Amino acid sequence: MTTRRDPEARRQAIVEAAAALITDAGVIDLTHRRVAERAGVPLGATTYYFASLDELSAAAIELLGGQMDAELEELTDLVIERGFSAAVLADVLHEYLSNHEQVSADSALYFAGATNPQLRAYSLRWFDGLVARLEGYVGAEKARALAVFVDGAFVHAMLHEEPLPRAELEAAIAGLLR
Amino acid sequence: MTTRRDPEARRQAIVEAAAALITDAGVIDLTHRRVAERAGVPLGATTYYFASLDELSAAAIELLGGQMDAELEELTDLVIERGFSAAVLADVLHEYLSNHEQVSADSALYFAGATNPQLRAYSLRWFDGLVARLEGYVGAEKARALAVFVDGAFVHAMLHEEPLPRAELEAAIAGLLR
Amino acid sequence: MTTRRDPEARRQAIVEAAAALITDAGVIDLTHRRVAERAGVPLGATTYYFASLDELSAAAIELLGGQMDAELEELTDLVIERGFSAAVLADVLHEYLSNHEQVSADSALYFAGATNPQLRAYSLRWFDGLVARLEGYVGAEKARALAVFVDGAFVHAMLHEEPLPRAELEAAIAGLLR
Amino acid sequence: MTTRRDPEARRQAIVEAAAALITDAGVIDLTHRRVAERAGVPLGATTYYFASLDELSAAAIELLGGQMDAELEELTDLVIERGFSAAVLADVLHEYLSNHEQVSADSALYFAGATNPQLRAYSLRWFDGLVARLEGYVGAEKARALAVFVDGAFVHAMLHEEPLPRAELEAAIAGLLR
DNA sequence: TATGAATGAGTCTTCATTCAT
DNA sequence: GATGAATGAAGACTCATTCAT
Repeated sequence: MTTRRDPEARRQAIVEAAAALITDAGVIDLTHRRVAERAGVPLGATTYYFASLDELSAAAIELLGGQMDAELEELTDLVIERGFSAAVLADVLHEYLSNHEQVSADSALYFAGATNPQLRAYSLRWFDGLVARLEGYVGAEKARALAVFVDGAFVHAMLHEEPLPRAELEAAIAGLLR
Repeated sequence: MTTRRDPEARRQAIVEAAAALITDAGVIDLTHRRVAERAGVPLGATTYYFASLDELSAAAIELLGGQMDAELEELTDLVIERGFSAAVLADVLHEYLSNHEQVSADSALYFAGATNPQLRAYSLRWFDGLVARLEGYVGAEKARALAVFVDGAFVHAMLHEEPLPRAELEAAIAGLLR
Repeated sequence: MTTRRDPEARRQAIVEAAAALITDAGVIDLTHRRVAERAGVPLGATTYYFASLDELSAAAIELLGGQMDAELEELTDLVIERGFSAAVLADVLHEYLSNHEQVSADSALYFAGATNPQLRAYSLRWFDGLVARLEGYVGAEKARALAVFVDGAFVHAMLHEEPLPRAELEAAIAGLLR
Repeated sequence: MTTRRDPEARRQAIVEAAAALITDAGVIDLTHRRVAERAGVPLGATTYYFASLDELSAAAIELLGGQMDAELEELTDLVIERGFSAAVLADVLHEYLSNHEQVSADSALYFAGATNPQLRAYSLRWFDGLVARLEGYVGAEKARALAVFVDGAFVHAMLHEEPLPRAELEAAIAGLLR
């Protein structure tokens, strides 16, 4: 899986394996052995590159955090590209929420923040980033209301394994924007 | 902590300790040892009263589920009592979300459902119950939109450790109801 | 299963349940709980009637030993009744060995004696009893040889789950008697 | 007992300790702790080298099975070397049965097969191997009769802690061969 | 007399971590 | 630099036995 003599790649492979386990299981229940197996590296490598399991876990979370940021970036870029409106917001949100696998992966980190104070920063980063991106268009108050609704829709999609209908999303967003 | 020879009380104490750990840790990461220590009973008691940790865990979740139902009941009763309106909804919601301890306890179970399929039923029960109670007043579609927003506000309060301002809640709710 | 207020019957039921477990499992791996469940008595009864599990186990073995004696008695009576001869011996032995369930039950105790010195007396009792019953007809030496062969045939039937053919048994017995 | 950093030797030591416990106790009632103590290794070593107790047990049984095969091989070679006859068979059998320690070790596995279906294959292998080796000399039927008698003599020696007299063995064998 | 509550010892197993090689 | 051997702590679970009732 990883070439010998490429420590950085190996380290990366380990972190990615850990991140994959976190999003898969939806829980942060890592063990050195599971990470090693998933990454296709020997057990010793996981302890060689990371002083402790916590450190490895932190690196994996950092990776997921970056992915979440990128995700948000991408979505807001889409909105800007298509022109800001309730309809476009609903479209983009619905598209995103329809990708259950993606929602599931993102939620692992997001919900972990709900219970694990260490991870709260990541969840807040998402919320704050969303508000920051929205407030240029609608002001701080409506931006917060929208972000809250989006989070609710996110939770809803996660739990129901499918999003609210696009039309309902648009109606609600329109209501919040008025 | 518990009187000797009062099996029902002892069983109850164990379940309550487990539930407390779940809401405290926000995670369902129970161990017999932790439950025993929390309940102030010997280790053996936890295995004597529950055939497996899963069974103990299930009993604790059931307890929390009942509490969550009661919570919802109480809140909707309050709304009805005061008269259904955006202002009243915002009041009741804000009061509830201001009680961080309560929010924290409820969220443990709610968010657990996001990652643990076994617990999803509890999360859905809350959402569906809320929708059912709202739709008599506003129709199914608006009920769903409101419930989604309430969930978002719930997540928000959990993460920020304080709710959105009452006024913002009311404005958003009013928008969704229009 | 057992009437209240009949201590002797209850004691008996417990011993019988233990004996049944021993012959079923083929191993002496008793627990109070299993015996209690099998006997349909409360857990406490098993410790009330027997000071320890060893004592209960001993009582069960004693019961099985008695059954083994009765078995041997019955078989030799059959031989005497039909007239002592290689053919009759082969008939009776073959009939007995064909009853796999019976063989299986008897073997539990017999083989246990092979490895557990405490139980050796029971196994020896069977062998010695058989020799004693045979030697009036054929003398001590042939009686021993026959008993050895019978034990071999017993082991064989146990392992193969069916006896040697009747004809082979008769031929062998005839050879040993000559 | 074992050098550090010699995994193969350590693994071997653990298996041998397990096999010794099986033959000693005559029962397959292994525990990690007992094996570890017997082998002079820490508890963790027994679980490190074998994924489960069953796996460890299987390895020990395999070892004993091989020893049993070798035993049979050796005995039949002796018979062939000295020339096949009732006298030689009796000699070799008597010599073997006189070695109580050896008989005891072999019987552990053999009798275990009587009660544990998983181990039956080993017991049958012995019997079938013996028959196969004899039938070239005396035909299948007499080979089976002899093997049955040998098994009986084996059980007898095990239980009485000494074999039948050599002369009686020869007389019986001669009878079966006629 | 009879029983179920009670508990600590012991079982298998997993695993983070250390360290010899 | 890298890795697999090594180990003890901790986890879930079972149970003989004790004992209050």
